[in-house]
Amino acid sequence: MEEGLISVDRWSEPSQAYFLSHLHTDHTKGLSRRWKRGPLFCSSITAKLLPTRFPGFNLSLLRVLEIGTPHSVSLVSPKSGLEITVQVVAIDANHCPGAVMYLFHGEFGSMLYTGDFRWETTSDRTQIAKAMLLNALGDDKLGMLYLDNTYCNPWFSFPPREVVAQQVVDLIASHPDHDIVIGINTLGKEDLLLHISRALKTKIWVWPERLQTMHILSYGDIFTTNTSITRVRAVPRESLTIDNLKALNTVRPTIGIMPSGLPWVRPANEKDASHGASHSNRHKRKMTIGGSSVDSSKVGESPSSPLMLNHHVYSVPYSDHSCFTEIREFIEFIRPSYIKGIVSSSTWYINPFHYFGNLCGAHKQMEESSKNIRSDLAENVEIIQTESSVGHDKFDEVKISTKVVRQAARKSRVSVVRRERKGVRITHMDDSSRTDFDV
DNA sequence: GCGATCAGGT
DNA sequence: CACACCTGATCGC
Repeated sequence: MEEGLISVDRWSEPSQAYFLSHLHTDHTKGLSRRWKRGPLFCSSITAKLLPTRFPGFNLSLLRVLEIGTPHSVSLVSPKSGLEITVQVVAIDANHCPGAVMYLFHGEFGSMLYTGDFRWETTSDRTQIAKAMLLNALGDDKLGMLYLDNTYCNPWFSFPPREVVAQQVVDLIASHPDHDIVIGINTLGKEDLLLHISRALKTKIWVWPERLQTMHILSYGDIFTTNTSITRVRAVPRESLTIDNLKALNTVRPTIGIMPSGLPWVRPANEKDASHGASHSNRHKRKMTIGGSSVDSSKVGESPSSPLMLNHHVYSVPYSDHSCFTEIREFIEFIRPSYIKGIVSSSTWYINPFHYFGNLCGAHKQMEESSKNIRSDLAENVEIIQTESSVGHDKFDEVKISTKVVRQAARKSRVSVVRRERKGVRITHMDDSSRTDFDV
């Protein structure tokens, strides 16, 4: 078996050093409590949280990287047997607690793996990350950028999380007699809950395992597992179903709030905004103004109004991934030679190079390898988008695009990979012109 | 019985 | 759709 050098968010093949960007399960597939393949580098918060996910994990394998501080890792070239040094810097990814990007320098040049990240230029944390990236890059030009391209499509547009957090506060305040349930995952959205807690001067209920996580993050006194002292509860997102909300409402008036970037697909063209929204019969849009709720299609589009999914559940565009314009700003700042998306399981995957190739140094780059059918699909999706750019509902476009994706998949005898592994692995670098980056 | 992987669900 | 999960079946050890 081929010996690898370093792996990022990849755990199934041998390497000499392993890097974990954050503790969401789609980045830890293959990692287990019995891990013994090699040293695992991560941020200090991730290191503190890791034993809760993997009890009994061999802590002597953990290597904590301080944010912004360069660290040298000595490795042995699998081919030549010579010692080689790789420099790595962890940078705050502003995604979930402990999440970092990794910037590597080596004989292969430089590469940046963003993990999942949010690039809110209005946020202090992003400004600090920006300064650290500049500092770590020095005069070097970035070679390969492995990018969180989750929302790398102009359809995706949402405001900074601070803005949305205040909307959630307003939404809760406009329902003074309601219980509130907010759908969250095992890690992430803590800042939203802290904002709510501060603004409304209330503790927030979480389930017991989540309270343990909050304690590790030093938020212990804001959260509780006692239902009787607060009307605001954060619950596992999968439990926030219409049926559950109906059941809860037989006991006490309750609204659900779903923080997510996902339903917030918007036309790239602002002129189409109200058109697209009013044509959508899948969702009703509501805005709360002074405590009374009005249909926003009558008062014009706010780019950030809570979206009413049904009688009891609101969706708010609180996203831990960068939206399209933020991705663009990030790439304009970083100016890499090459880009590859690390999220490719999505049926609406678009090769980031499609939109941002002109911002890259190496112009004729990488047409994605033909074995990756999703890059072909991206082309199809784009064609549909331009063909139907006049007078069509964007939600229909999404459906058509998906259909095209499926058809293309069927035609090409290649099955669409449902579970796409994330992460990258560098297999060798003795010859810098032929370094293999395995995505 | 455990881990890894996969199919299927929200 | 699938953000980031979860459950349950199957296979190999």
